[in-house]
Amino acid sequence: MGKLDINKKKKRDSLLNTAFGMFTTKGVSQTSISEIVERAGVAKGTFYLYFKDKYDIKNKLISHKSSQLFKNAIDEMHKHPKLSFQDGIIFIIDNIINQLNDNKSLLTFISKNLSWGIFKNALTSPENEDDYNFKNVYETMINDSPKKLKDPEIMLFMIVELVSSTIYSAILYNEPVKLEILKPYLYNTVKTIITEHEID
Amino acid sequence: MGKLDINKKKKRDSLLNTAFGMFTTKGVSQTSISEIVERAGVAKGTFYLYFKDKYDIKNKLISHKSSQLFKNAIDEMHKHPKLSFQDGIIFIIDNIINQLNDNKSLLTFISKNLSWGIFKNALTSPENEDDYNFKNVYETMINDSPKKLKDPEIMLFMIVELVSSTIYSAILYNEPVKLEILKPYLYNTVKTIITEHEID
Amino acid sequence: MGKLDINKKKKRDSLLNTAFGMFTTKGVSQTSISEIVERAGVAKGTFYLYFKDKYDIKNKLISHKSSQLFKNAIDEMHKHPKLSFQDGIIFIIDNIINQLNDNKSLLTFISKNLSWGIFKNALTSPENEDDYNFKNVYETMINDSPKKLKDPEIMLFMIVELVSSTIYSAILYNEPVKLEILKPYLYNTVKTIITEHEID
Amino acid sequence: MGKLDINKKKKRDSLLNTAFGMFTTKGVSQTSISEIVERAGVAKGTFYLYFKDKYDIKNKLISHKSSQLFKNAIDEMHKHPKLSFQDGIIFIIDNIINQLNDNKSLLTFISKNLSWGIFKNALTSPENEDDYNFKNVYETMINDSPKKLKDPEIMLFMIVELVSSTIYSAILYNEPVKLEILKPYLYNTVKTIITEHEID
DNA sequence: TATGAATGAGGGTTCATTCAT
DNA sequence: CATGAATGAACCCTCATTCAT
Repeated sequence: MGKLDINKKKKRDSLLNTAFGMFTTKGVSQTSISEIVERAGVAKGTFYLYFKDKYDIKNKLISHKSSQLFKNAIDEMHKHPKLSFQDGIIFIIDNIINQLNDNKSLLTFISKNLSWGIFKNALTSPENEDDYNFKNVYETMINDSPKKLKDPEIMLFMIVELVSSTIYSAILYNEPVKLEILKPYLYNTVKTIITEHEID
Repeated sequence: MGKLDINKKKKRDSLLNTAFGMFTTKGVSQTSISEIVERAGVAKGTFYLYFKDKYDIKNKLISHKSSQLFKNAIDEMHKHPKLSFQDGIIFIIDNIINQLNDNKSLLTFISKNLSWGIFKNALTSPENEDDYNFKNVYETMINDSPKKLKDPEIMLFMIVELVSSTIYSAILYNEPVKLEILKPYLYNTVKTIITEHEID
Repeated sequence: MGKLDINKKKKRDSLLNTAFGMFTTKGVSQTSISEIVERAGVAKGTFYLYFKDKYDIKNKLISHKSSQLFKNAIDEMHKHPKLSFQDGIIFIIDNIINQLNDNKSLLTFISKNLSWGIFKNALTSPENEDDYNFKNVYETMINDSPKKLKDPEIMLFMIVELVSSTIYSAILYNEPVKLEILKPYLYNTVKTIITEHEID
Repeated sequence: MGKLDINKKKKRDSLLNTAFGMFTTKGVSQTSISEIVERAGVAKGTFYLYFKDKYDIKNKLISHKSSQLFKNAIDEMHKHPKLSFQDGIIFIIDNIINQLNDNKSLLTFISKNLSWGIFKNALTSPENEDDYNFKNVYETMINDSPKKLKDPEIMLFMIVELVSSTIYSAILYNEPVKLEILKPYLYNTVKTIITEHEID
């Protein structure tokens, strides 16, 4: 990679990082491109060399950040082989929840902007070369399990939606209860959902 | 109510109705106050006599509209006495889901702007005199049931979050499956959540 | 006219006058709305209360200014009754040429932006109440003349185009000769054009 | 011409051709240098190696294209020797009008950007080696004619201005009449102008 | 000669809010 | 109470031009 390419990546990264910082602090709609470039220390025109508009950079961030959450969780899970399918799922969920609990601004950003569509896309067609294809991991986990599953996609969908919408309120506002209290209820429910989808 | 008061209410209602129409059609951020007042047929300044800003009118609409969803559902439920607690909850959920399925723009509007905080507030401190206090209804249902519940608020929270986040994607995008297919899975899960919270 | 209406007219007129000054000095494309409002002493938003964009104000100015040229010329002509048709036309042309010779910036502005379409429209559908309908004047002149004309519109078109395109260069650049030298040739040619269109 | 020189000429020609295409299609002010270089397949900086700015390339195009119009007309005229002076002028005019009628975008481009100054310059100091010096041709025509002319430059000026301004409107908008109807009137007037300038 | 990433001034336009009427 | 003309900050985006490579 030449000196020029390195410089290009620097600018682009600076914009991404700055935008992420502002999106998580002030929200997407309250963040202007003017402010992003100012804080990133690049000229206004430079923004448009790399991104089409604010929503382009937002989507690229969402995809990348949620991919990374899963990547971290899966990397960690692989250090504990021999987990059952159910325990594997719970492990991943717990790991991601903990990451988000430690990074509340990331939680806000993702919750407010994630839809099942973007999410699925992010996990199956990672943009960045070091992102994972979670779908493959999920399928491997299912195949490695002795028990078979009915409608694994619906199951995943219900789990993802249940988890993401409940933890948002618990982590950020301790509503209706704080996270540590919610967790056992939540994992219990997740396990029930999985059990229901298992074919004997 | 004097003639003047009636006229006042007229302007305010006109603003509310117009704003609701535009919020559901074009989204909140794409709707300007200028456009609301123009279509409502009142002067710009008049808006500020009744609402602080765009977000004030938005929140008032959210509260009112979600209260009405529950009111409709509960009114309908009362026509079927003798429902068990579990069946009552499912009845309400199903009724609300059907209302939203018939009114997709309302679904979009509410989903994009509802938080557990606003929601709880809307159901316990109804703004409008003909809105209900759902909390009372819920407690009555619990008390009327022979079985006792552990942590009914957490349970309600989990149910509300699960339902609201899953149906959004199913109704609007048929993702991961369309509503009719999702429903049995969803109601099954809801029943499991309730069962888990029952004290023997 | 109320105080408010007077104030409104003041703002609008201020914008028109300022824009005219800048269009004639720097040309339309080199003039920005930002600069117009700044010099007119009004806020940027005010511009958009009265005009759609720069081309809206430009066309309104062109129409009005060319109407006024004709109005002045015709008013002056009416002080000399008994002129023959040919002499009347020459009188009007000469008067307008002199007005433009005295106001070179107006000449530049009109020449660069006038098309036969806009011109015809300006003279037949005056925007301003004190502008004239030149078409009526022209027809009256024709009817009052003992000689009849073949294709009076084509004739007028040729005269207008010949005169307007030649004087531009003569007045502003003395090219190919200065105005006073061009005039006799020009009027001679105009008279010939008229003569050619007369029916014996 | 070396290989390098040929390559140089290629880039320059590519820029000229692309610019011409865009100027005639979208107009000068709507065409950006960025777009020209992109379509021409050269780098941004390269543009500035050959042209000062957009107006430089525009003027060079105007000169060249109007020279070519005359060159074509004169070449064609030379195939018909023995034409009288008057008929020769009419022949050239008619030929150029027909070229422009067949190429309306060229007409628009030239009309909107031609001034007598640029025009005279283009015809007397051709930039390109294969362009003509029309002035010489004109003078030869005059000298070959038995009749002598008074003020031939003014005469030419009047003819050029009359023709160019009238055909623009007739060809593009059929205003006030379409070209074929205008032609006889126009050529009649041109002949009258010439006759008037002849010295008996 | 040739490149094209970077610049940043400047463009047009919108709109929440105010306040004299 | 009601009006709506006026404001002007802030927005997004374009583009001619430069300069290190």
